[in-house]
Amino acid sequence: MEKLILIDGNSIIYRAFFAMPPLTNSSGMHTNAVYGFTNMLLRLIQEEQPTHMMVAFDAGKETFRHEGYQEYKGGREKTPPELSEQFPLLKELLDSFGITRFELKGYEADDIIGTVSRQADESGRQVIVVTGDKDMLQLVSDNVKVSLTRKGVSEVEPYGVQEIQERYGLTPAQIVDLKGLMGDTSDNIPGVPGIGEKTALKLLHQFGSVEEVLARTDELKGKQKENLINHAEDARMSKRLATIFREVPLEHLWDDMAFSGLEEEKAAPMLRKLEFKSLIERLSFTAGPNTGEKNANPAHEAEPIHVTVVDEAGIDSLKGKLGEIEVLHVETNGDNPHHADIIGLILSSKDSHYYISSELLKHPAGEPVRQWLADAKAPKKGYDLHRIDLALHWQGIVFEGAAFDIQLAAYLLDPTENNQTLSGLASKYELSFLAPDDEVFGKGAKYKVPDTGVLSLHLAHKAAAAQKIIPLQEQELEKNEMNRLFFELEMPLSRILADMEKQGIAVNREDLQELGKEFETQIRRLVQHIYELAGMEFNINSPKQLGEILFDKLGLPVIKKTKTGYSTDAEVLEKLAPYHDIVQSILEYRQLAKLQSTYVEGLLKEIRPETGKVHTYYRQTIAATGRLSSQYPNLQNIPIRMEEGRKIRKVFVPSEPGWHILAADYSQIELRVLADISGDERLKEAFVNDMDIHTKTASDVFGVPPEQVDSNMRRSAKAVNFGIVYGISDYGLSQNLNITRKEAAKFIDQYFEVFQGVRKYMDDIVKEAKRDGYVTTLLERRRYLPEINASNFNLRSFAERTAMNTPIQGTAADIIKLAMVLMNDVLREHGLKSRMLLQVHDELVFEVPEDELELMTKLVPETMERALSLSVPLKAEVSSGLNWYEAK
DNA sequence: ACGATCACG
DNA sequence: ACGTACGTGATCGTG
Repeated sequence: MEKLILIDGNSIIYRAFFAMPPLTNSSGMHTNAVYGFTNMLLRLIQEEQPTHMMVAFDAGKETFRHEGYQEYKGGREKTPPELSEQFPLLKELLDSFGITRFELKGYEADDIIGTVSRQADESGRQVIVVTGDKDMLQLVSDNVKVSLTRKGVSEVEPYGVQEIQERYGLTPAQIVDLKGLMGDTSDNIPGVPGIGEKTALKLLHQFGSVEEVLARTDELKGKQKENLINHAEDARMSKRLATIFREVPLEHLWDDMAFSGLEEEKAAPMLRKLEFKSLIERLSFTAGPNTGEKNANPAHEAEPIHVTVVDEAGIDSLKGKLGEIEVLHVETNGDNPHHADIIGLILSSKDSHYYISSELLKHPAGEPVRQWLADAKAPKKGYDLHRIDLALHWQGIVFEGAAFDIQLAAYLLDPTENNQTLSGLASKYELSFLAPDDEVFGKGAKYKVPDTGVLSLHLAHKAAAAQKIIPLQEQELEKNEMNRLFFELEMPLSRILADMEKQGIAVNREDLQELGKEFETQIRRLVQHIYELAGMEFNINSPKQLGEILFDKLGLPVIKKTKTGYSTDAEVLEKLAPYHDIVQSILEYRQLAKLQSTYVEGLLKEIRPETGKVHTYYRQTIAATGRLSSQYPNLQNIPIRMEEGRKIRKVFVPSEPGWHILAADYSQIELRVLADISGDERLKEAFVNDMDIHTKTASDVFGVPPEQVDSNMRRSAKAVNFGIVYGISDYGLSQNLNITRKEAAKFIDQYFEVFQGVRKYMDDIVKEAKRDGYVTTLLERRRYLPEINASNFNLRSFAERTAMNTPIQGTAADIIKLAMVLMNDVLREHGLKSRMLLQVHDELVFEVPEDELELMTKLVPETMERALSLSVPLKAEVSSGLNWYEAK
């Protein structure tokens, strides 16, 4: 049977462009949209086996639609150049695939497709139209189906007459009436004000068409009636604009569109030029000489796989095989592992996969599996063992013996990779295709666990991918000299973090609520005051409304603009304070509103009723520098700088009566690290003599004795020191100190005159990054900087600052991680009951029984200071009290 | 879903 | 001439 596929070229390439991450080949051509398009083409060809194909493009700026309505498609953003340059590539690719393409001056792709589909339909042929544009649904008939792209272009959703009826309750012909009423902002089609999709559908269900609605407005009432009467002509015009013209003068012959499959000798060179290596392999074309080595793992579609669904009766036979298990996979749902359900579990040996349902896992019959999970001598390899540990913990299941975490390895191998999922790794290592979880489960509100058959198969595929990924990662870790970083630091730390999180930190709910009431009173007072000064009520939380009040109504000077309008951030408000009393009140309101919503209400929501504690989730694979991050709640940004906010810390208390909170933080750890890695003698000397570093810097830079450094000089020096750590720029420093760029440049110059070793380090590290494409920390943690050689000044400068900052921030992160692992051993060796609870980048927080307080006060800073030996001493300062506020 | 804002190191 | 300090997460309003 003959089958024609018609593709809306413009629509698909746009969607592909925005759905795909940026991608360029080695000569710098952008190729992401073409890549997405090609992927979709290959999928379509394979799944639909078309006999005929055609891709239509828009041609020319003006179409016949502009004759009646100049604003048609007005207000559209210009096509980004990164996309424009891909059109010729796409056309060349289509030619190499032997797929006909067509464009006609004055007509849009829609009209060409409309015409060809009508002709094919009339001769009784099957047609599939592929587009991202819902308007095209009007073309549907018994012979014509329209496939709309979903989630970018990776998948399509076919619509026939029945699907449109189910989704909208309309016939295909009524789609234009829908558009006529609701309009379309992307095409600048006005529609009728106040009518969106919901209302439009209701009206069409009642009246059937735009004309009928307009003829019978007397059956409607209120604003809706008024709008329909006043905008009747808009509605008619919108309908006309949305109607696809199906009589384009085409003399296109059916035979021209014939498609008989890809020819390797034509398609392969083009794919090579684009460097679509995985696609070449997917088509089992040979890679060719210019793409280099043969790949050991050619990409196929998903491999067949067998999974044994273990039931109660099957547990016994599984028992004997537990010793052979190489990999486990535990599927959990949700973002917060402290509140996750177990969806299912896979145990994989060399050649078998066993699926265990979450019910069986918790059932008495599941005991052998639980014992295995709890057996520290049974090594576990898998993806995100930290999350698994936490999820199992809250189900009362013990997890021990973590030996290799794929996610953690992926993070070390490339901490900036944003798709560190198993599916993403399978594609990185060019393994057989692994469906992304979103596709299997759906995401957000649409998340749904499929039935056991589909679920067990998907999870088995994930475990199988894990089995293949692990040896590849082991090789790569070895090659990058990251074995110690991985096995001796990050893996042990992962377990320590899980223990800290399970322990949690107690929060005094009543005190927090009391604090909330105090804030509430002050907020109410401020709101009233602000309304009075403004002369009206408005939403102070809305930067838009606030901007209108300050700049339009009160006429204050505009200091700064954002993309979307006036800027009203604290920096701007500070400058406006002298002009009007309202500004100070707004600043105070902002501060209190933040405390109330984020720290009082937000924290209260995170207290677990059963423990009275908050259990944060430290993420070990997020920050590009090697730092941890903290979520649900974030306990690394609890206020401290302002006294009002600092009070929040009073509600963090010991979880046992008579215990204390003890906190210790590294003093100037980043500058000490800089002193070490730069080898700058002057900076080192400052730390060897334990001087006040900002005063010392000021004294050296301004050439005065330390006694003569005033507070202003010290403040400037402090800002310069920060700037140095961040990868300094004169502009950044000038912003921070509120001075001119020239003055800032002079400061920096003077600084580098004095600290010449630091200057040399900054120059060298940037050179190193340009040469290697990455920078490293003292423990060989690595961060790639692909933009370090970019021609775009902004991208390149950013990469250069990152090259300067990452070894400093990253080495500091290495050090406190070492301290945590060491501290864990020290606590055990001394048989202490004290517990490590929190890490805040350069600070560790513990809860300590009274009788251990004295020892811990010595032990903690000592341990932190000996975590790593540098050419300058590390210094940690300790303090304790009855809550976190007092431990300062 | 995304930008603006602001909390921390 | 270019136009920015480094690294995070939570909340709110808005499209």
